[in-house]
Amino acid sequence: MSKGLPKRSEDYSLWYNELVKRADLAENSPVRGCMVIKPYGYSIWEKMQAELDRMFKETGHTNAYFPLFIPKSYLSKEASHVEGFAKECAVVTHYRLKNSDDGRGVIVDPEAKLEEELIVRPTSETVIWSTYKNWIQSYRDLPLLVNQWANVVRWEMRTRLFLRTAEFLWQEGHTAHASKEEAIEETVQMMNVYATFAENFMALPVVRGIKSANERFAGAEDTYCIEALMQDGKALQAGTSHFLGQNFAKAFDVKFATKEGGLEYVWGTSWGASTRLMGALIMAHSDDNGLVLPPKLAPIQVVIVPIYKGDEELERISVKAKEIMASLRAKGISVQFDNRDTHKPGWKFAEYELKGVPLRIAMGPRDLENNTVEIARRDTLTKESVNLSEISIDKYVSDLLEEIQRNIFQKAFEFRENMTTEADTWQEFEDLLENKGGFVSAHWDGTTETEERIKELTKATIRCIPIDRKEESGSCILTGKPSTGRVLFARAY
RNA sequence: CGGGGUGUAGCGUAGCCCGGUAUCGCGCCACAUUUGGGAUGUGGAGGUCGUAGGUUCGAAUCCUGCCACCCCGACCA
Repeated sequence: MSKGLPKRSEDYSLWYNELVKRADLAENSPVRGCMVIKPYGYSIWEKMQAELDRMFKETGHTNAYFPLFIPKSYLSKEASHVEGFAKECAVVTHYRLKNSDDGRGVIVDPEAKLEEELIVRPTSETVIWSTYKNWIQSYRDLPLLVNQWANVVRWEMRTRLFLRTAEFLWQEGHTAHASKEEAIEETVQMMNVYATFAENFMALPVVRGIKSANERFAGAEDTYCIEALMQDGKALQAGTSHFLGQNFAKAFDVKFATKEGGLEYVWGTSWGASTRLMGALIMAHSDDNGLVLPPKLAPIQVVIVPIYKGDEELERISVKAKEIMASLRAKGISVQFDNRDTHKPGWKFAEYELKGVPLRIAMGPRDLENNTVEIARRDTLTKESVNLSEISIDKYVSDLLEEIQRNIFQKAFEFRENMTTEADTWQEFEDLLENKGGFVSAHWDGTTETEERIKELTKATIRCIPIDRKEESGSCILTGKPSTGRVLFARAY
């Protein structure tokens, strides 16, 4: 383990890449564009999964699993859907290998060509809707509220750990409804679930909004999203929820008998959040010393580091440490007592800071004597000595963890507020994007042409049309044409 | 996929222009002294120099193909 992380101010993306590796979150794999998620990183993902899964169940969804492979013909049944994904699909063409003639390895057996090629799912709408056709006959079968946890593959050119990998893990919810209103309600509900999760668990403030036509999911009528801002001023889409209209129902002929005896196409939604959330989590809070994790997602919330000379002293400290550990655990706090003799305390301090453990409790002979412990916060990097006879440690720690959770959110929130700026002239707009970054709130004439032109000129895209934006007449930042409200622009991941 | 760069021990590197089998630091192993912010000393292990060819008496070094990674463009959760 070498010392020192690159500085964010000097090279943000180098800092990110190094942090992901050094903090043991993930590493590159032998397969291009794919990553190995290491145990520590995966623990964080598991915590995210657990909470999201709970929220999905709470809103009436159940989990199921659909196949990894999609027949090629399925993908092309919904026109804009294929168009959106065709360029990044992995295709299975054969089902067998054989020994090569020179005996030096195996080759694809040309005899074993698949009659219909299979696509490795880039998303599952098509298989799922082809299945829903059989599941749905009547209004009594609706709504159908299904989620799946899965991996998907999108053959990306440029990849980055967690932010954009060829294979990634995610969940995709797919629901079917009897009415348009209900489907839209579902879409909005799931966007809100994501927003609540991001804010309450990831301590990540997000903007809820609707995507412009340009940024919309391939095959959707409307895409709702949550957008977050990273410390380098770039935006990151943290979750999306799509109102699919009747597009997939029509493509896969999914109709239901209405109460009134009619036959109608069902209304669909789909929504997803991926391991990209890990990237958002890392980039939103961490600093030059390493990861900063919100307590609610930290695999280890508290680490106890003993400081001692000799076995006898370690023994005495251990007794006390184990007492504390037991009382914290009783309160549902995850604690680790690091009594390894192979590393010195200073080394451990640096290590746990790198890994973002929210609280560190250090105990040495002096503490033993005074009945104190030293408590260090990861978020503020401050330390204090507390007297165990004056406080109850479990309450003290759990309050502090809550305080850290709040503080991390607050810091990110203030950052975003400071980094969201209104622009009313083109010059201001360009200047903000170039020199300040963050969200730029500006008027837009609503056309795709203008959006694309702005993207060409500034590399900024419309992140979303905020749900809660106020009606305000103005004129488009580029064309000067009339507009009824501001949208958020930013350069994005 | 286009333009640029890099690839040498687990990690980071020197050597490459000017061919002669590889430098240094971290890490690793052993022992000793250490332990309140990444300890110190001594000894030791570890490399077909990304890969496949070519040139040469001889290639980390020169040439060609391929692969991977990084930066910049086009695409995306």
